[in-house]
Amino acid sequence: MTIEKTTEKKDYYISTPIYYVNAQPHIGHAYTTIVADVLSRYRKLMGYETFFLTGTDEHGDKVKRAAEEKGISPKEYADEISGLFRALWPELKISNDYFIRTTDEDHIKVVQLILQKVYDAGDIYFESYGGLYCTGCERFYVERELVDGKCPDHEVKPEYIEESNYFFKMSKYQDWLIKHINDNPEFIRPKRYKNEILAFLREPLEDLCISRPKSRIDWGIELPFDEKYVTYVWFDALINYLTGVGFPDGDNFKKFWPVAEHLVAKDIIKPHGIYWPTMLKAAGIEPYQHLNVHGYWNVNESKMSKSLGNIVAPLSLKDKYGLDAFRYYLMREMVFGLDATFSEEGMVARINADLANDLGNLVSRSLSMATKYLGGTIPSPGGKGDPSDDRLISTAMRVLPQYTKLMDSLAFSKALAEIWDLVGECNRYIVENAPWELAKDEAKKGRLARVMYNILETLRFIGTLIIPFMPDVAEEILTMIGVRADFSHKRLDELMSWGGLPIGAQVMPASQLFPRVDPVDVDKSEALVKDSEKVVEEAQSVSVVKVEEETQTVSAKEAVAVVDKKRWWRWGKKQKTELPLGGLITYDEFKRLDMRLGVVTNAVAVPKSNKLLKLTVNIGEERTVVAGIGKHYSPDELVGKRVVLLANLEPAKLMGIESQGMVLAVVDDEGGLALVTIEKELLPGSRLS
RNA sequence: GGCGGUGUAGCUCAGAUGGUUAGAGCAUGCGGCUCAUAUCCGCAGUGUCCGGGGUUCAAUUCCCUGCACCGCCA
Repeated sequence: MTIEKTTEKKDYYISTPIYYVNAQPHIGHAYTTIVADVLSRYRKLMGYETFFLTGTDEHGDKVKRAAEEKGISPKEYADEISGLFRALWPELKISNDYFIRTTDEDHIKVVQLILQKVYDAGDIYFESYGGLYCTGCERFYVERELVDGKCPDHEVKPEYIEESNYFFKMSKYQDWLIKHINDNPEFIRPKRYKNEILAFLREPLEDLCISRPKSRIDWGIELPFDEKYVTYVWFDALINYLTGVGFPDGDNFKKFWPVAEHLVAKDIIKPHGIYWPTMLKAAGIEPYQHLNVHGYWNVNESKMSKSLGNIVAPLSLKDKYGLDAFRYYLMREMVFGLDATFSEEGMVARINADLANDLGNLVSRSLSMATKYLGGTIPSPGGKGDPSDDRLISTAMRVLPQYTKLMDSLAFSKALAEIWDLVGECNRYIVENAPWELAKDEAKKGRLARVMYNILETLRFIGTLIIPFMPDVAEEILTMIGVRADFSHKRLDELMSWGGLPIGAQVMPASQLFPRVDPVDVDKSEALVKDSEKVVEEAQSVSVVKVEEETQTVSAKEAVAVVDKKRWWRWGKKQKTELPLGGLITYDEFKRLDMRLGVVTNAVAVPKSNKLLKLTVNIGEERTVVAGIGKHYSPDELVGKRVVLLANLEPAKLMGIESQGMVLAVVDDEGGLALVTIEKELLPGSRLS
C-alpha cells in the first residue's frame, strides 16, 4: 500500500501568534514556533505550497514605558526585542516565510482599512462610561473587587473618571459564531478547546472595547475615524494574520487565506476563537479554517540540571544537546493539546533511549556492516526473501498511512512513536538475520545482500519521515546512505515506495549521530522534587524578602501587577518562572539577591543521603542550610568556614529538613566543587554587593 | 467567586461510545547476541485507573459530591 498520490495542487497557511516584545523568547514561544515549522515542513513534504507566518506585536503602553525607562523611543525598544525573536528563529531552524511586525507601515494601513470598513458597516460605536480607575493598574475596577474601597494591588483609592471609547459590536455575531463552530466541528481543535469556547458562548457576549484615548496611551495605531484615539490590542494584533499574507489584494492572500490555520497556546483561545472570527465576519472576510490549540509546558526546574541552584534555562538546552534533539524532545514529549512537563532529565532520557540507542545506534551498526561486508556499496538485493523481510517491509508500508493520518491530526507524538516502531522493527530484523553470520559463509552472499539492502532501505524511509522534525539529522542520514538527491523538494509519495534506494551508490562510514549523554545528576528524593518546584516558582515572583524574622513579603501579585493583563500573548506564569536567556540584567535585579557572609557553626551529614550535609550558618542569626556538598567536604572541615549564603531564597525541605538558604559554590566540568569563601574576617551577616 | 480542564504502574504519560488478563516508553531484574554509541533482541513483573456516594447485570470509564493542581474570567 502506498500513500495517496496528490494530484491536485494544495496550499497550506500556518501562523504562530505574534509575540509581545515585553519578554524575551522562552520555551513557550519556541514550542509554538517549532510546531508551526514542523507542520510547514510536513506539508511541503506532502507536496503542498506553504506559507508560514510569525512575528512580533509591538504596540501598547507596556512597551512605551519600558522604552522610557531605557531612555529610548518605543520603536527603538521594539526593534531591539523583536530582533531577539528574529535572531532566535534561524537558530531553531524555523522556516518562516515572513516575519511581521505590528509597527510595519503596511500593517498600520491594513488595520485602519479594516477598522474603517467595520465602522462604516455600523459595527463600531462610541460610548461614554464612568468608573473607578486605578492609575497603577491602568484599569477600571467595580465596587466589589475593591478591598476597603482600595485597589487590592496598590492599596490606594481608585478615582472616579469618565471616559469615552469605541466598541465593536461583537454580541451581534454571537449566534452566527455558535452556528459556525457547530457546523465546522474542526474549526477549533482539539475538541476540549472547542467545548471551552462553546461553554463560554452560552453566556451573552459583551461588546469589545477597541480603543484608548491618546491622552492615556499613544503608542498605537490611530483610529481612521477619530484622531484622538488609538486602537487597543485586538484589531491591532489579530489583523497581523491578514497583513502578513498580503491582504487586501496580494497574490498570497488570495492563495493562502482560504486555507489559513492558526496555532496558539491555550491561554489565548478566547481572542482567537471568539473575537477574531467575529471581527472577520464583520469585515466581510471568511473566517480561518482551523484554530489549533496546544497546552503548556510546565517547567520542572527541580529536574533541570542544577548544581546548588544554578538552573539551566530550557532554551539553552538546544545548545547543550543539539537542536534536532531539542526539537525531537518537544514534539515527542507533548501530546498536542495537553500540558506536558519539561525537564532536562526527561530530555536526556529521550536522547539516550530514542535517539542514541535506538536510532543513532541503528544507523551506526547498519553503516558499519555495509562498510565491512559490502565495501560500502549498496547491493542489488539478491538471495531469497523470507518472512522476516515481509514483516519489515509491511511494517514500513503500514507506518506510512499512519504517519500521514497522525500528522494531519496534529498527533506528533504518536507519529514519532510510529516511526520508532519501524526503528524497532529494523533492529529486530538485524538480530533475526544476523548479517555477521551471513558474512562468514560465502554461500550466503546473496542473502546478505538482500538483508543489507532491506536495512538501508528502511533507513531511507526513516530518514525521510523525520524530515519535518529533525531536518538536519534527516539530511545526514539520507546523505550517509547515498541518497544525494535534493530530497527537500521531493514529495513523500514519490519518495516512499519500497525499493527506491539507489543500487551501487556508496554509503559513508559509520559515525555517531547522537552521542550518549551522561544522565543528569538529579536527586530523586521526592520531597526535594516537590518542594523545590514551588520554591523556584515563588522565589521568582517574590520581589523582596528580608532576612529578619519580621519578613516583609511583597506578594507575587504586586510584583507582576505592572504586566498588562490584556496582552494575550503573555505566557501566563511561565514568564515568571522562566529565566532569561542569559542576556544582561539590571542592577535592580541583582539587588534582589540577598547574599550574606555566614560562618559555619555546625555541620552534620544527613542520614540516608550520600551527599547532603546539614549546616548551621551564622549570619547574625542562625540559619539551617542543607547543602549537597557531602562528596567534597567532610562536616569537620566546614566548621568555622566563612561562606556566602543566599539568604532570601524561599525555604525548601530536603530529606525532611527545612533549608533556609543556599550556600554558594563553584562546580567545574570535571565534577570538582569548591565553596565560595570570604578571604578576610568580616562581621557575619554583612551583605555582599 | 464564576467557567473549563487535569488527577491512571517508581518516573513521564497514552487509553477505554461502561463489559474478558488496563497500556507505552523510561527506570528495575533475569537471559541471549556481538555488527553497533556498554548499544540491540527476548522474558518478567508491579497498579484501591484521586477520595466518597449514585445509576447499572456490570464503572476506573456515565452522574453527583469532596480534595489537589492548572488555565480563563471577574
